[in-house]
Amino acid sequence: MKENARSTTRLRAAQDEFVSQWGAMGSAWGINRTMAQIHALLITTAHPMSTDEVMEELKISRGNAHSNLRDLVSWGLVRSVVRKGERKEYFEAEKDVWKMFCIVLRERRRRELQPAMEVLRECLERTKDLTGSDASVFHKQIKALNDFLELADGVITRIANSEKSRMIPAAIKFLK
Amino acid sequence: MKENARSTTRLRAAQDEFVSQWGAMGSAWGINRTMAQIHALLITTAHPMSTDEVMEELKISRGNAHSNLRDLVSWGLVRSVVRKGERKEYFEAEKDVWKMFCIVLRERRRRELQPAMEVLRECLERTKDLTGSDASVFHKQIKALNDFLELADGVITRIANSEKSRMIPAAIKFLK
DNA sequence: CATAAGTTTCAGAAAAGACTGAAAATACAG
DNA sequence: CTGTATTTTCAGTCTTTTCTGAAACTTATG
Repeated sequence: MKENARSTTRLRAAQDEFVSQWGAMGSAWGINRTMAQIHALLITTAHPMSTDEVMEELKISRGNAHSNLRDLVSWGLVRSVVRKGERKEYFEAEKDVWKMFCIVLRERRRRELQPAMEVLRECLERTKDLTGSDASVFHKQIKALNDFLELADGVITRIANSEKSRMIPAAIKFLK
Repeated sequence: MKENARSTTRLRAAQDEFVSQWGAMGSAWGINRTMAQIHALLITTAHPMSTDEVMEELKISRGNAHSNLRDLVSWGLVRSVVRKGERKEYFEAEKDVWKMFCIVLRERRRRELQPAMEVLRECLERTKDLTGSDASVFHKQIKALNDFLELADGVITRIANSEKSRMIPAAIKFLK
């Protein structure tokens, strides 16, 4: 039993470290710390967790746990499951790293890339018939950004809808 | 003259719109609003601008303009130029969209991906000889994340160091 | 030097963002 | 229905980030 107990402690410590560091990382990515921590917790825990377990584990309030869990669900990174015979909701994360990656790609495309492209299109439209060298510089630059983002958008969309079994080998080949 | 004046006004309006929307976008990307706005301003302005011009254009304080310009320079997205015979420093942005993209890719890799990978390596190390099913789930998941990020890191590095003339056609081909 | 032009720093103010906790709403079981 | 378990909301508070403005510093010029 002593061996097992030590193991459990060491595992806890490693997971705590992971959760906390991953949370800190979240900030750098424009993702809120708690959301990243909950995600880290869920992808590395063997069983689905209830809101109360998450609150307990991360020492956060119910409201905080609740709203970040909802956000994770709305991203599609976490789904809620109900154990039969129980009223409580449990949450489990998508654990497949490739799927996680595709979800994040699709969501960021939708939330960030698309609005940016919308802005560019509008600016293009508003300046397309202006004359003068300043206008030309502006228009050319916006056009270049727009063309690039359209290409990038296509590539991202393609990747985000690919099978892992096709893209991973392609990536490996690309590196050779 | 009337036609020209109207043109100038319309250009200003479009640029203001672009600067302001691009700034808002910055937030979504974890980049501070002012930094994104200054960047937007500089990539769409024909001539290099002084700190005072930036302050005036965006209605921000000297300290704010100064520190965000410095940050842009440290990212490599903006460089300072000195007109001969003048003491004032002027700033001009890298305008080539592919180069901008590569700079951002390299910087984000260095600032965000590398630290994340460091965390994963440490967690792997700390749990590699633990037994038990919880430990195994944890270790497997961290390993999967680590393998994926190593691959992604390789791909990103490769792309960020490629010539535009090679990658753009490759991207176009990928879409067909 | 002394002065002026320009840059940098930084303490405190303001704004934005995240969190709490408790009350309200909802869902279910008997 | 009634009571209980659970989820949701949100006003107020706390934290973090960003911004201001003025003083300190640096560098060029006569």
